[in-house]
Amino acid sequence: MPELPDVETFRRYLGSTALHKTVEAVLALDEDLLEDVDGRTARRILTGVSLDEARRHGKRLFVCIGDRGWLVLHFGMTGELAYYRDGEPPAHTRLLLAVDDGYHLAFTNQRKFGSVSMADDVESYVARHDLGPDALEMEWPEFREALEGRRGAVKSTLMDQSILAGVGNVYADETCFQAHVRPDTKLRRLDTDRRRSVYRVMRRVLTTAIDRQADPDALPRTWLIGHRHEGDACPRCGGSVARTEVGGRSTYYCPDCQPAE
DNA sequence: ACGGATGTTATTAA
DNA sequence: ATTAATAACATCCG
Repeated sequence: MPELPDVETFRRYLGSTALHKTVEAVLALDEDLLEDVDGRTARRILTGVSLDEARRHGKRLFVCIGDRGWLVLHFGMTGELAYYRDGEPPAHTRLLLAVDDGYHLAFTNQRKFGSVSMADDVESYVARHDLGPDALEMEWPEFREALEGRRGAVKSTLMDQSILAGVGNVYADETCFQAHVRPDTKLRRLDTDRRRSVYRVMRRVLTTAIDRQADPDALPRTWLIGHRHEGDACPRCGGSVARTEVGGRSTYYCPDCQPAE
């Protein structure tokens, strides 16, 4: 689930909940997900901090903790945030912060593909993890240059976090669908106009998804999302959705709306 | 019961 | 040297 629009939704959620609160205690910390620091250090760093600012780069959420740097949350395939007052923590809570209004902020991660880490600043984290520019921060010329010389499939390139950060499997398929490009099309087969079309569609897909809070039920019915099953009716032409693999990932597309090059 | 699953990364291949 | 493809990671769901 958590691709750029989902993480942006988490960022805004954090902004209306725990942001500007003070962490009174770290109630749980799953060290399996911790990177860069050990558990004892992380607890010490986080206790007593105020959550000053929330930023996003690609699929990562950065929370500024004053002069102690940044808390970095990576959601992996199954991460979520939950803010609640009473009761048990949600299932698979990996980090649980008690804040000074009596609420709790839980970071859950069912499949442990996510991570919790600390960074001195956003830029150093981004560099250390070899992340490209955020997909929504890229202007067309930067996007065009980033794709220059690429030979792989258009979908694989969109998903390559070192080229641009934020697009995952689902939104890569959605972008290809709305751009009428088959996901396995080699980039060298796309001229500048087609690349610009992919760029514009990608932006529209991501911003629209953010507007709908990345809620699959709130996304337009004309989108491929919600029809990610072989044989589903294409929401555009009524044809049959096909499944294949591109770069080892499940890929859905409409053979009629996305003709082979 | 087994195959898949929206993530990244290390390794291998080209 | 770059770039691309593959396997592996942990766990749950259908």
